[in-house]
Amino acid sequence: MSRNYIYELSGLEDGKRVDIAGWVQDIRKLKNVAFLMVRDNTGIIQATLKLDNETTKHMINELTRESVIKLTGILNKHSPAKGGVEVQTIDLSLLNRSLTPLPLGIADPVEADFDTRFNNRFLDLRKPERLKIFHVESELLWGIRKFLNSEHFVEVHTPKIVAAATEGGADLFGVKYFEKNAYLNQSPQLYKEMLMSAGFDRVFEVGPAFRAEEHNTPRHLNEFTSIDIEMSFSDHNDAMSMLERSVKAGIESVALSNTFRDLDSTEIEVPEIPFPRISYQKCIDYLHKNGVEMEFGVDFSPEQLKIVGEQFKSFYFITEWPSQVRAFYTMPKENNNLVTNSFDLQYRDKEITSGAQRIHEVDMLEKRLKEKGLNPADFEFHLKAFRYGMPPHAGWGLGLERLTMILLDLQNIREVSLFPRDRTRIVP
RNA sequence: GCCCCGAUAGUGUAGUGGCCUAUCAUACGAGCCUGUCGAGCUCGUGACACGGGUCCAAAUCCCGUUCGGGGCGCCA
Repeated sequence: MSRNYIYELSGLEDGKRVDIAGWVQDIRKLKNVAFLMVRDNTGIIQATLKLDNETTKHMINELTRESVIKLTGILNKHSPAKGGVEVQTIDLSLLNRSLTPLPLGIADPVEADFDTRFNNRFLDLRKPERLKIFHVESELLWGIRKFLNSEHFVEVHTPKIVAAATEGGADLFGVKYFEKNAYLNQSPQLYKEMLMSAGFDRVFEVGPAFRAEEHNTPRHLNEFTSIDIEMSFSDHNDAMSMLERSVKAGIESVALSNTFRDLDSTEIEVPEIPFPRISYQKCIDYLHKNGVEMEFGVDFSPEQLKIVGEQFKSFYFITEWPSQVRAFYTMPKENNNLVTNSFDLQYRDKEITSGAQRIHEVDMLEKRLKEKGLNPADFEFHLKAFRYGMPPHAGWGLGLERLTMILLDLQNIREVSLFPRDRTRIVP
């Protein structure tokens, strides 16, 4: 089926014969002429249709909004239509008729509720502003992938079905695995580290992470996409540098892309690097200075994070987190065991990435496991990799949805998930 | 898991005990209009989440259920 994409029509010459295909977003029927607003994934254009015979009249009466059509016509670049470009229809064929009324309107001025939108997500996604979100996300990821590739990272795929509670902390979803009980992995952390022992030097993975947490917030999903890296012979500073350059590369890729075509393009601001660093302790000091209570050794509340974030206009790192709030594998700071060589990447009050230098000495790792109330025996498959030559290493995990959300200034993470999995939704 | 709030046509809403035979917009259907562009105009179809209770009378008050929203907590 040869066809012209709608966004390219304005670049073609007047009077040219064109074939377009897409959805009929709106139909305006007058006595002798009808106007169809035809949309494909690149844009929308008006097609005119002379109602000068019974066949055409009948066809127009049969047409419904959101039906799929194909039409051949002559490009008119001197049209009184908005944008000055329209197509004079010569031949119209209905490829698939839509039922009426629609469960949610595409062209209607009334916006549907969240629940209605996600119950009819395939329709909701037909709106150009929704489609745009996923184009941006794709472009962002391509930018990061290309950058990591240029830094000699190998893209890997680790198992999502795992045997044991991997890290403590987050709850896992259980699955039946033949005669055994298994779980959906909450992060590729342990596998990435084993690959450091395996000599991969630098790996990254883009994949789903599952968290069986009963949270109900605009910034959590129970299944989200995590971009994870791990790098050998590196510390937390190397990892932070790699992170800020990855984020910049991703955003640059969005800014330079032609993703938007003729859709409304958003102002994408490429951030300056290096991002500012502020230690956990300095954040507490800042809160105290502003009359807000906060004790050492706990995570920030959303309210506290909002205050901390006021100091920065975009991305910044919070470093040196206390070991109480970090995972067992996080490397303690030399000369100060209360804090760790760890960091979070924040955007104002939102956490996007968590990372750290990892412990590479097995004795220390076992000690930390016990301190966290975990049983080293459960981690034997993992600890083994540390006994035969594990290089020092560091890494991070970045929430793709969260980064996209920030870039587009969206208020709910579900907007950035095609089919979000939250506390109650598993369909569609 | 805790607290707060909500559920009315396909969609989004108004309606705080009788004036509800339920408002408005949009969608949908029929028609009018020689070019619309948030088209316009006329007519029409279409709804009180479910179960129980209070009351002469319930969309409206009470209880429960289901579903949803917001905030918090939980959360490498």
